[in-house]
Amino acid sequence: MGRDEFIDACKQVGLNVTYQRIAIFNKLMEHTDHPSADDIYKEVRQDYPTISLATVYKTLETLAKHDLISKVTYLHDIARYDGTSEAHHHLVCIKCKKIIDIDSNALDAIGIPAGVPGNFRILNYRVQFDGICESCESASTEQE
Amino acid sequence: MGRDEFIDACKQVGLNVTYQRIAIFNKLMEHTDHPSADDIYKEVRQDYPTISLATVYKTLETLAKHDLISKVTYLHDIARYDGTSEAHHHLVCIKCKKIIDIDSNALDAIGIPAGVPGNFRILNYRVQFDGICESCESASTEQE
DNA sequence: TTATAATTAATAATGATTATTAAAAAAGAA
DNA sequence: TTCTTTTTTAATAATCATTATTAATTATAA
Repeated sequence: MGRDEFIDACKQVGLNVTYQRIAIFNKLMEHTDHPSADDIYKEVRQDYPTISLATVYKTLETLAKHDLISKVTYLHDIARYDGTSEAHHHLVCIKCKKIIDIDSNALDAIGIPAGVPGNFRILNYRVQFDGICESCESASTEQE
Repeated sequence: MGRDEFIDACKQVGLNVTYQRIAIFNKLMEHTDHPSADDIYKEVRQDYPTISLATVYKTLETLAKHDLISKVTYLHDIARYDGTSEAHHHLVCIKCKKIIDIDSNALDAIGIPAGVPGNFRILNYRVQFDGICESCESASTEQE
């Protein structure tokens, strides 16, 4: 998404188009390496020295909430442990952050596809399915 | 892994077998929902009121380091953002935590396999490949 | 313009995690 | 066993990412 598209997208979701939002979005788009809020802050501050780190955090979360960008590590707030050390696959509820194991031969058989750089030694992989669990689903339909 | 296997495994990796380690491991194994350190702490404290939260953290990290258990959310320390909101796949360096996008039609075509509970509304999925990137690889071979 | 709502900047507060350190427990040697 | 050394634990302080607060600023609507 380019700058103009971003501006349109902000308007569509009802966000005011501010200099800060554009600057933060632009810096994020310049990256291919999935930066942290602090990374973005340090860069944006070059052009805009009075911006606050809290603004960067808030803006990134706001943009993610409206699906203009995304958070790669949305389960990052608390460390979660697993009794087994073997790589396997998970179902994650995006509402309550419940994590459920998936046992699937089909997923174990994926292997390493084309499109994966060769200069990277891959140790294992895991598939994460994001969705809404039964109890969160029924909790939300009760509201209607 | 059961209790006895755990004790053997500790010995194999050179960790002393302590009451605390057994208690923490047992509680973790009772869970299917991938608890946090604090969850484990609250439960272990029922049986062992003098245990410290820091001990639980340290023990979980120690066990994970020796591959007796694992951390589901090992990228959890800092939130990382992505300029696009479309689900896609990633390569993650387990050393420097670099995240690289993978564009793969094969991965996009996986779909939802058998083994995934039906009472869960899946919104999307992503495959994460864990490994060692080129620069971390060459940095470690320099040591030899 | 004027009023109202949204956003920002600065800073304080929170909360998860880690570091520190002294005491306790375990392991090894005599 | 007893002494010595190393590892582990408990308690607590410190750190650091993130969020909340609040007053000032900016944008929008009337």
